[in-house]
Amino acid sequence: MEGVETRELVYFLAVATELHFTRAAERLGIAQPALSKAIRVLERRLGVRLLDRDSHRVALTEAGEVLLHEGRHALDAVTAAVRRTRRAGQDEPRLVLVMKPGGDRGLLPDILAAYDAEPGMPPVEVVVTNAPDRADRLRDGRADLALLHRPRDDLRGLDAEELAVEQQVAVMPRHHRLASRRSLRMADLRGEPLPRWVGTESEDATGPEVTDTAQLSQLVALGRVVAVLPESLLAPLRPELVCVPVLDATPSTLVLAWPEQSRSPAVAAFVRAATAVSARRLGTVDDDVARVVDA
Amino acid sequence: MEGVETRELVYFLAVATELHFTRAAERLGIAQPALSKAIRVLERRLGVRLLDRDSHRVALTEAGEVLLHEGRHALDAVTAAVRRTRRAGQDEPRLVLVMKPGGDRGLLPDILAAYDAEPGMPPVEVVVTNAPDRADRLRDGRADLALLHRPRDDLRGLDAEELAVEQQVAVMPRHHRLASRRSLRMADLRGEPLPRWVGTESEDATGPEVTDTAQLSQLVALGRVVAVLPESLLAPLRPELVCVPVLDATPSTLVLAWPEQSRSPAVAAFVRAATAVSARRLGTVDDDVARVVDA
DNA sequence: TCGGTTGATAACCTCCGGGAATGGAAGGGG
DNA sequence: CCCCTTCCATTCCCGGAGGTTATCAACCGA
Repeated sequence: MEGVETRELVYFLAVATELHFTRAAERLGIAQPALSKAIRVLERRLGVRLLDRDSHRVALTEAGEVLLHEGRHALDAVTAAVRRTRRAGQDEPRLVLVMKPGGDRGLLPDILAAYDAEPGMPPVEVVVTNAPDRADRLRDGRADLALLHRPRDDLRGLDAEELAVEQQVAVMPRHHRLASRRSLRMADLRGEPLPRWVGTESEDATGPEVTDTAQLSQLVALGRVVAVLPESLLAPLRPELVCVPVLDATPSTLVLAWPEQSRSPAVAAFVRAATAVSARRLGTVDDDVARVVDA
Repeated sequence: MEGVETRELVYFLAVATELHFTRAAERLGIAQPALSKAIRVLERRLGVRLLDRDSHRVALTEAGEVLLHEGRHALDAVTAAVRRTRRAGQDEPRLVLVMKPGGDRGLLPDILAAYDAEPGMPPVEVVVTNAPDRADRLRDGRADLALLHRPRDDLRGLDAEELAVEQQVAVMPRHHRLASRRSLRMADLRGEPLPRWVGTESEDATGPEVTDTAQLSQLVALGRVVAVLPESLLAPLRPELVCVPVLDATPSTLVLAWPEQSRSPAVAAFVRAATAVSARRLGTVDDDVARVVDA
């Protein structure tokens, strides 16, 4: 009656994403008949048809659609449990923190110092990556903490503490027609080519693809795009570029995120350290923003 | 290398909670040697010792502690996936909403009316229960929506929309020494017996256990306890009782919650209906609170 | 020291997951 | 129009994982 095995979920997800039994089977490293049988058993156990399949077409039913999403989450949870258990028991424990380059707004050194001040805490391993799956690394147990940005990153399934809010600025070459403005509104940027960040589907981006800030800096300097982002992301700024605050762009919030239901005292200690540092800095950061906006 | 089956997780959780192989085995309906072998296989696959066991004692290792928590969540996710898939495909779809008696502050009829106005949406089944696992029902797929109360309920793993904030009041018999006060502070209630809600571990509750509001009403009328709770929870109020606002009690927020990652259009429609009704009512509710606090 | 409790081990059985070969329905091209 | 290709389903078979019973070994308390 009850009881769906993770193996069955893996199999189903393979078929549901490929929509093709033979290809899914070879991706799984098994033969196609075994896969067909497994899916049929799964369907009978659930009492639900998951795939509509005739000889030349495989399509998800409504229930299959649901299992595709829910099953992904379930598998994430299982692999997260496995990874965290391995990490907890195997070698010397460490705390893994992921961030993207420049994504700490200069707070990280102080946070690390405050954390290291607490006795008996495992060392922190900082993973710096441009890959867009930083949040997923928390969900599937590869990391314990992440520095993320709201609203860019999807924080579902995560707990987070706000560390800093930063006004967005437009970055452009010194000679750009808007470069001398004190401030801008999004409407002023109509027609400007905006970069498309790979791995994100943005609505109004028309310009070239970019993968990291160094590349973006380069493209801005060449006058190929105008970027709207938190100022600290491009710091230190190339001399030939200028920043102009964009008043009505939704500000970017730096958050420290960790998996929900984390009971790790080390994570708790790090969060405490981070909020303490953030609170200490908050006044000055706000002043900075106010000064820029006033200007 | 990879691959932990849900069956193994179920087995481990049984042992980890019982801390006793024989009892866990019979709870699982299998023989003890099978369970021992399964755990050993699991440990070897993870490369981690989960349980320290000599002939007369079983204890969780640190890694075992982690797997106990993480594994629970993983299994919740799996069973949620199964339940939601079954519900999506089997019979005529319905939307299941859980709440506790009186936990809607009178908003639900209007919300249901607004929801029913949208065409093509599945009917709503309202489950009213005093059981303290309302939030869990969302997590494991037994329900799609829940009316919960912050900060009493644990909203981790859930998305939520705020519907109403309500000031807390102290409820007491008409002849109580504090009954004639216009307002109170928590300090005024020092020494009063506060009820202990079953299923919650409250810190400063010293009075008798209560399971529902009817019982609580009775105990208050008898002068056995003084309750601090949102006023609407006891409405309509017995004539022999009075409410006095408690100014510094953290107010209770009524929220509509649903599972994260829900992609159901029906859930989305219901949330839209609820926020619309809440917004329409918000002004008057705030006025009510203000009037009470002013008094 | 002895009996009772409890987890580990051993020997055996059963059935389920997987492989190889084959069937059969639906297109598509010549 | 026919045939060939494609792709899922069916059949038959095997090995091993998961389960059982019987037994042992260690540790407890009286």
